[in-house]
Amino acid sequence: MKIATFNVNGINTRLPAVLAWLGRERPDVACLQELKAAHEAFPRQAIEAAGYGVVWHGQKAWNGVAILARDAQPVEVRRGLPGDPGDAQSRYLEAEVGGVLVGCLYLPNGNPQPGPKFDYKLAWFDRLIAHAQRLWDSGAPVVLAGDYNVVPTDEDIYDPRSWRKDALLQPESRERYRRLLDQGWTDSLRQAFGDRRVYTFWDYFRNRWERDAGLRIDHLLLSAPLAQRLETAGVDRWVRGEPRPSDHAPAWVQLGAARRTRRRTAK
DNA sequence: ATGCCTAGAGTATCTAGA
Repeated sequence: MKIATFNVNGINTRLPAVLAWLGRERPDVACLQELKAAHEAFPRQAIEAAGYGVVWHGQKAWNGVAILARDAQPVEVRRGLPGDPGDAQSRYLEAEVGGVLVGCLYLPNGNPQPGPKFDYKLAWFDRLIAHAQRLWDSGAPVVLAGDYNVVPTDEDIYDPRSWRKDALLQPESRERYRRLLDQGWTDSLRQAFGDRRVYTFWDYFRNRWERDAGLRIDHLLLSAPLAQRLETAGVDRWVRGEPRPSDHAPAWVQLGAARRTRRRTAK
């Protein structure tokens, strides 16, 4: 089972690129972020014609998340993170697909910092941590996939010097990502790549793609039942090199078949 | 310190992204 996450930066602008990617890589599940489309402006028919069932949470102009499932209909179980009924931004969607609980998230960018946008980022992150703890405690097979807008360490960026004041590298952002991992989640790309560099985002500015001056900010966190099924993880870099690309490339995990649960032996 | 590049809204030039 291949599960992917892709910040598309505008689903309608990027529709040809998304369809080309789905056709070539054939992920079983695809979490999309930054749809930048109102609910009624989402290209449902084109996605379904490509063989994918879909649930989505749109928003005019900004944000927006979707979960796609190949030859299946995702069963939505949650829309929006709990903890703040006044939060109107479309940044979290949760659905069940093929026995896996899929959380698709688009964590706030938080720039400029300090300021209200950074405060919102940290508050949103705290709500995610609280929700993730409940998911972890449930023991369910869960993947939390999306654009976290956090560069976890200096090994996850081509050169941190010019980014030191950026919200993505702040100690407050990194500490929260660390706290998430400390719950037990497996950071699947880091797990698969070890010491090797791996990026998922290249800024449009300053030929950052051509120089491979990237950041790792899109993450797939696996709960224990999925972590033991992790076979490989990767980034579909070719997508970033296509004409009119998103500034992100899709990241993915390949999971092996679910093993039958071992019977516990009483002592 | 700021712009760089791209997208959406709307039709000039903002906001927002990361």
